[in-house]
Amino acid sequence: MTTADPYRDLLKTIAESISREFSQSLGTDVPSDLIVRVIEEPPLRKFGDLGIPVPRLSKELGLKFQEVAASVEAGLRNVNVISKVTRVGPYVDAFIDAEKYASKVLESLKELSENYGVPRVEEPQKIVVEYVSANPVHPLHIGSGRNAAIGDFIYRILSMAGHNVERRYYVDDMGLQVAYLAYGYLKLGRPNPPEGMKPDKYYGLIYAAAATIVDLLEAKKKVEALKEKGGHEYSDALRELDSLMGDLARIRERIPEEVDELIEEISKDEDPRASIATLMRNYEFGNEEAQVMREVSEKVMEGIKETLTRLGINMDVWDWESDLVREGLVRKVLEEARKSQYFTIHRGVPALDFKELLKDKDLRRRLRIPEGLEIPPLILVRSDGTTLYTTRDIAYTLKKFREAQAKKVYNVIAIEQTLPQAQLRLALYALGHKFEAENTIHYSYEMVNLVGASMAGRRGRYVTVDDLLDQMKERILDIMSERGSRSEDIAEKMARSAFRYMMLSTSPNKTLVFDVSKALNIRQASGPYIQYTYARAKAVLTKAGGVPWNKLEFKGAGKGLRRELIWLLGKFPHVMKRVLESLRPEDLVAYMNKVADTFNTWYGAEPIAKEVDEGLRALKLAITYGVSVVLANSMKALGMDVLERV
RNA sequence: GGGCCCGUAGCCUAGCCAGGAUAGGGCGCCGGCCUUCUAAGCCGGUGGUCCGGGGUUCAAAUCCCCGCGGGCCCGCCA
Repeated sequence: MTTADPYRDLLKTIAESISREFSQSLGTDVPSDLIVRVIEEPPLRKFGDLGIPVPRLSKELGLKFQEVAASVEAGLRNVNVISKVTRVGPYVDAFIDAEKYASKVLESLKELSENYGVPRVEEPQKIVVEYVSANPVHPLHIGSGRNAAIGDFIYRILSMAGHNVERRYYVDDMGLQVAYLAYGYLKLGRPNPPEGMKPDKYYGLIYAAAATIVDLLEAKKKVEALKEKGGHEYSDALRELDSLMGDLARIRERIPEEVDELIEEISKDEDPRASIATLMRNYEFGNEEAQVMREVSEKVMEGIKETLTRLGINMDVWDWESDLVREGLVRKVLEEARKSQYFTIHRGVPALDFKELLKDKDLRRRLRIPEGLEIPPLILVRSDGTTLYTTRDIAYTLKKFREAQAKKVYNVIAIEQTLPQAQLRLALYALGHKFEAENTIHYSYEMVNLVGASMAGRRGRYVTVDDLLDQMKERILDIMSERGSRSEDIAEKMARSAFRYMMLSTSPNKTLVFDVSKALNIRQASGPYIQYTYARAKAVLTKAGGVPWNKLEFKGAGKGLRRELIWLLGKFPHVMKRVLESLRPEDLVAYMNKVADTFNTWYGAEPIAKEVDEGLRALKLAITYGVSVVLANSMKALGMDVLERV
């Protein structure tokens, strides 16, 4: 009989055997789950393949060390696939019979072939993943790139496991930022991008210019007002002005005419901020002339979509925020809110106050409201009658659940939005949408910063995904040229895979300090390294004409790195299952690296296809095949391109 | 001021939630290996006050307390 998960089965068999031993010799009932939990892998292979720290069990069970050690040892000896059991200090260690275990792993691999390790959920669900959702005011920068890579990974692994996943991008075209862009766009007479420049790049510069000029004019006034007064307030204002001038100068280098014209035009405006607020108000209330916000957003989105396509990311649905308003969904939310017992007038404007709700500790837990996080009332409507982002997000969340008939909604959103996301869940609950409140999951990730500076879209300070992909591609093409195998298409795919690898290799809850020169260093522990290793394994298999499964002999399976590789291959289904549950891409990346490293070392150490012994050759090819399958499936889950040749 | 996250070699990072063996990797740097299956590779060398101080424990990178350093949030922005 073959198994879908050799490693897990091994742990279960061992745990059950030990559990039986406990009840037989000590009359103690020990659940095998508990034993599975304490089984660990020794830091060095020479200690064994698996080990059990006896004190952990004896403490937990309240039994004497010697008794526990003896039972564990006896239990392990009764397992057929274990060849040796030793006692080292507080540990009982077990060695796996590599030949027997290899037969289990390779049989499973043979039967499941390409599907080996792909997790299958028992109850597929309809799930929505909302990701990227970058504001349509500038190109995707590496921060949104991190979001894109993470969101797409979630989509891919959930889909692989059998869930029905819908990908959505929320276009926030009603926000203040689009209003700034539209303001600048109008002042320049609705210009089109110059020949050859992507719209997102061009309008991103206009957005930054407009925002910076507005801030700069205000900073100037402030400096003048403080001139008489002097002191540190004055010098602070001066420094602020200086920094804005620096930013504007940098933007001006890119679009000098536009910047000059904007300075002139915006200076004529008595109150630019009021004009921008008017634009927003008109847009929300359906005034035709404010459609310029939609117009310019659409242009920027063209560029963003192009970048996403380059990254290999496709969305199922593009949701326009303004459509929610047109459809009356936002109004409906406001009506519900007014009827809610949590409705209040906070500083003169409509709001939801969660004070009472938050007293319920159990609710806090169910809605995953971070411990100790203070939640101020959620203001729903500005004093000029326009709504706020989170208000519209309530409507949007309900729409996502309703349209997709979703059981769960993942929002991939930066960690800085923890508070509004918590308010969103509370608001859903307060409005009576308990199911939606409990099943809206904020998948947060940390910021991406640049080596020297912080990123700021408003100031035009960012590294774009496009530029980074271009540079990575250049670097890859250089290497290809050296090797005499230049291919634009493959280079493009390697570049985007390298990008995804980079974004997924560190834990999402760790700040990423981004360094372009490091991102371009394509060696070990990189996307290309994995793709290269995979192609290498495939090349061996192709030359050998596939795996001669009928010739397969297991007797060489215990030697050196072959043993190690079989061990790793056996673990793959277990690793995938864990990654599916935790949604932590970095664990899969680490596993993938380990497999690639071990395979490459082995590849250098002994011949595979050229092995003369027939049975051993078949074994080696089967292992190589296993490596190709686990690397391919890992890459698929991570959204990397699986290339047969590089 | 309050809250959340992070701190492991020159740099990046795993391990921390569920304490257990000599803290795993990678980059960089130095030296070697292309007439054998893809050298984007392999082999060897180099490098650690696990931020600091206490505590709990047979055992602490891991748990607790007090600090220090960095990031983020605490807006009628998103």
